[in-house]
Amino acid sequence: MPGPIQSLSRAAAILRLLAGGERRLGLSEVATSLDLAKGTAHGILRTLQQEGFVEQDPETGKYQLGAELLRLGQSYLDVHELRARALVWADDLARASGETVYLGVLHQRGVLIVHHVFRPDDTRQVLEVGSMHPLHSTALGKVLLAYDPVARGELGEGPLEAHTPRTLTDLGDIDAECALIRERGWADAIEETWEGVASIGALIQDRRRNPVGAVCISGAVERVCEDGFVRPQLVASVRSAARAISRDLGAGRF
Amino acid sequence: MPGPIQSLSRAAAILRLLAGGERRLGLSEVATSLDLAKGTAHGILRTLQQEGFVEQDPETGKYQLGAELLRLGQSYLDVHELRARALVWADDLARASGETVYLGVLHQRGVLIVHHVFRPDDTRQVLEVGSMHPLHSTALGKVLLAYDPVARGELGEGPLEAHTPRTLTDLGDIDAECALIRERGWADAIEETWEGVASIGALIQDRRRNPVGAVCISGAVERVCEDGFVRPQLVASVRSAARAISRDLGAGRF
DNA sequence: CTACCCGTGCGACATTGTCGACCGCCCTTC
DNA sequence: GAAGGGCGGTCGACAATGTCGCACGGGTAG
Repeated sequence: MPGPIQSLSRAAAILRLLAGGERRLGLSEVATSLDLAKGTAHGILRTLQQEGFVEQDPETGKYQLGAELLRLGQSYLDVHELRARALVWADDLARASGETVYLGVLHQRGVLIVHHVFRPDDTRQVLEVGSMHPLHSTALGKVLLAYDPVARGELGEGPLEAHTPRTLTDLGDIDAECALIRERGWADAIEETWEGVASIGALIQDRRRNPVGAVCISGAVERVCEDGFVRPQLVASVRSAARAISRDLGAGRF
Repeated sequence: MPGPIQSLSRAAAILRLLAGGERRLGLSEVATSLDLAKGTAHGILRTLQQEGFVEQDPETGKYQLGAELLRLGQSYLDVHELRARALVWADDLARASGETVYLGVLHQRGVLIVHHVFRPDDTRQVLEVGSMHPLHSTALGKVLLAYDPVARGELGEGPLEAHTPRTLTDLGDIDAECALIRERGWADAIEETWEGVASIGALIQDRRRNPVGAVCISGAVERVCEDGFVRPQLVASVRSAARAISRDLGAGRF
């Protein structure tokens, strides 16, 4: 594989840097953070700015992400085949289970939420489309981990954060859990990321049986669980939805 | 202004091209569309791919936008100051008016929706955050047009599309409408973009009185209007929300 | 079976991005 | 009020870098 284009990689690094820091960053901060000459960083930022990927506060001169990214992110969703086919099934699943439904795909070292159906007749919720969830402590993540060797491999590269006392942080435990998930065909995560929240997830695969994403329901542990285990009826609903989406992906195509 | 970075501009053009076409595009299509050598386009696409901005269908080899764009777009929303401060006011406005609320900012030659509150107790709706609305035929757009000379200037560069019979397509008419909007402090658009839909919008400005965005309500013309005019009480609600957000922007700061 | 088209790798060339020093500004500090 | 430091922005020389055209291999369609 021939070398990547230097200026592009650097521009991507700048965008990620701006996305990471909560506040706006100045030119010098960007340059020193990435070990770039100020002039170089400025050239890249100027180009990113006039393309709309970056905006500059006219008063302070500091930089932040630009609106074009939002527009392109929306376009990504528009052409996302998995998401398009899953929309109706996700709605059905939310209605049948009475819980929040997430649809996620593997991205970098986490799960990127590409669709989110609010829990029916619930209080106000924030849309989480576009945000990342951890791999090792959510039902979505563990499903993908169990079926995607690449994701499992990359998991060993960094330490695992313990979000709650129930989070699995030992790689051996996770491998055992993944084996169980593959055996029974679904994953759960009970208070492993957020206290009081349990989720049930199942795999979505394309017509070649490749894992392409996962669907889950997530809700208060009192509703989702019973005697310490997730309710079988909810598991059946999630698996049925995952199968339906997989079938849908396999069938139609232009 | 020294020249922009060529490879970056080309990469941005490729991303926009991929965002525009509904379907996935092949390497050759990209190269010919942008008058690039195949090798050049391939190098850029390969870099964009390993940065996550572009994904490649492993079967057909065709390219589409990547998940990283969705993540960065979400990050854009997270740091968006106007949006953050407007969230609660938008909720209030939706509750008070009973209609859908949009929050938009100027972007390129349209209005980019950065926040969207569903109409209370309504049927299923699709979230429009990240999508673009026209400048000359929506309340949001006309407000921004009336107060932003740059936007007005760029409007004259291209033809104006008539979405309905009521769309204003003559620049003179639009200037007159803008003068009226400035005079009374709010804008409306009654079936100018979609049949049966009317909207009322007002300007949001920062502490320097610069226009930074607009807020509007949008709903069925039968509810929003009365005897062919928008209902004064709704106008008052929208203007009040816009003032509140503007005040909020002017006051606090980190 | 052949002919075409596509995505991909390679290497020479010179265009292009990079680097470091310099400028002017604003805010702080003495 | 003057001096200092930090900021964003600019400029020009150098060579590293991206670009280009071509050739390869696999897939598909006719």
